[in-house]
Amino acid sequence: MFSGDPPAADAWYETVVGADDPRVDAPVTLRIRQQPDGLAYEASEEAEELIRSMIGLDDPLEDIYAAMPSHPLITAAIERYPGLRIVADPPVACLLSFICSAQMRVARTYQLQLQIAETFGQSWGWDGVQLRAFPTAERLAQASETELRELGLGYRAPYVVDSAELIATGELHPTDVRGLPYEQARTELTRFIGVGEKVADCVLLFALGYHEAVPLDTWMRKVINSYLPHVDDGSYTDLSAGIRQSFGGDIAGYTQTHVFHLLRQTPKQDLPPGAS
DNA sequence: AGCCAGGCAAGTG
DNA sequence: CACTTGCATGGC
Repeated sequence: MFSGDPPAADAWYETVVGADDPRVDAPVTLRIRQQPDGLAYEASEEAEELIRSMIGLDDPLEDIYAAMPSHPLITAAIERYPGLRIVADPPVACLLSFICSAQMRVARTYQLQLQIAETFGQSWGWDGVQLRAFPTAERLAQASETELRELGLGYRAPYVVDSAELIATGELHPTDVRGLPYEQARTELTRFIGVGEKVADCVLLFALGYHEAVPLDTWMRKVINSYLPHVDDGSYTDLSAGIRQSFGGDIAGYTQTHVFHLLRQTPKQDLPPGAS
């Protein structure tokens, strides 16, 4: 764990899913956590279905694990994080958040989201708790680059404003790509400002249900170099196709997320030995 | 004091 | 298309 990281699975995670999310008509405030005897949640509305959808509870984990290749690193990741799911985040918040994540540490990106919500998001009170939703695209499109730089976004500030504007004007929306073939959907998402192929992969995987997506960040590139030297290292497109093949095709994103967490939370000497 | 972080846009060849 | 450079900021 790192200082500033999001709450652990056994701590309460609190959030507001806004009315700009296709799954709800009005904002739903909820908190959720893992307990020894199962999942616990409290919500401002009936939210069983929403939560199941948001945390991938109905994904067929046994089939998914069965489809993962038997590689020492993958096996170790499954044993370490059995039950880990891919979330289905609200698409707009996911897109704008991952724009902020470029060349930034996970913990700091998470803290930035809290600040963006605190500064621009709508406040929702529920059960003695006051929470702020991630702001709508309309609100962020009205923010100034300077305001966002003051939060520490650096050069990403104009990217967020410009992409929020694309959404707010109706010119382009992350959910527009639903139904497109994977690589076509990825290319389409790069029309957003500040969205390259890596961030596009994150949105496809963590918001739009493309479980074959494998975001090629610095961690996954290390994995390829250390454990999968046979994967063709050319363009992002080629490397992406190679690692998706090596990680189980349709469910490669599930493999990626298990491996990603194993790498981030395991001292190097405790990882399986590399190939080369 | 560098080096790096869930990269991207813009410019050049 | 492939490759290079500049870019904000904070933690170690």
